[in-house]
Amino acid sequence: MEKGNYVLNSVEDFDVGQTLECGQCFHFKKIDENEYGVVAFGKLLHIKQENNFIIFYDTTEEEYENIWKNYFDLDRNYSEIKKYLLKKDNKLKLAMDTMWGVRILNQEFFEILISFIISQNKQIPHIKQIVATISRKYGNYLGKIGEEEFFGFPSCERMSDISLEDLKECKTGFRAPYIMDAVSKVCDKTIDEAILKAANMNVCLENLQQIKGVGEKIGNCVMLFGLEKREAFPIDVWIKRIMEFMYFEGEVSKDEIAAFAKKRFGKYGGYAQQYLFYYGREMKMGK
DNA sequence: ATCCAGGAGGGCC
DNA sequence: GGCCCTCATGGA
Repeated sequence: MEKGNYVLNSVEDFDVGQTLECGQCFHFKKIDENEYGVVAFGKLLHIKQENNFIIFYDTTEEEYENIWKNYFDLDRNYSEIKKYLLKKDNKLKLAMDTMWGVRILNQEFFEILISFIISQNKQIPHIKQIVATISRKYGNYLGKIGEEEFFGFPSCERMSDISLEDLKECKTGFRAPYIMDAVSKVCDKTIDEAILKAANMNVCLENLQQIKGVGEKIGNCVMLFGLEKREAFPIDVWIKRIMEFMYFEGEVSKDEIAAFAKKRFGKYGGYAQQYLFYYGREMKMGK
């Protein structure tokens, strides 16, 4: 049965390529210019942007409404967010104007948790590769675009019977025991998505840090990308360099940067972080 | 080749 | 608390 395409036009503040390539997501494959295969919520999406048109291939309106609209955060008014941030800090203008089409995806908690545990001390292409390997070996086959096959990220239950050795074969290295710990704590509800979502930032971070391999940075990434806590401000090596370059003279501690960001960017820290991270990384700022 | 990557744990003081 | 070393793997 043919499903047909679902097409949006004139969505403001949204660029598919920027949104996927800005470093928040590791589970997609570029097909062509502004054309991607994206995996989330057990589905494969073939999406393409042409100027103002966004084409969701083989997608029903129902699937769009139930999954992709929220996944791409399309219900949110980004012009209001931008206005708020610019009022707080005009220094963000260049990064924001350049990376104008970034939206913060609402990704799945468990996949984000595991993906960012993997991310530690790794470069983005390699993180994507490991996520793809784990999905290919343990996730469900979802279909292909051209010759490229796509697989869903395995559930926590599925991952609970993967051995340490098998995880290491996915090139996770010293992170393998961390992943095992995360899987067991999510499976036995020591870590519970609903409770974390409802909790405030401090409690949430404290809970996440019970997991081995989750510290302040990864905890903040999980809160921002997987728990819809948009005030979270993850500080990695890039953001540290970028913030030092833009707002300080020379090196400062991460604690100092965190306090500064909280005061300066407030409830929308996560958006500011994402514009700065993507722009600064593209510009190789401070390197 | 040496250094570094969307860091964090552990030992030491 | 802070400082230093280590962890596995690949790319520059």
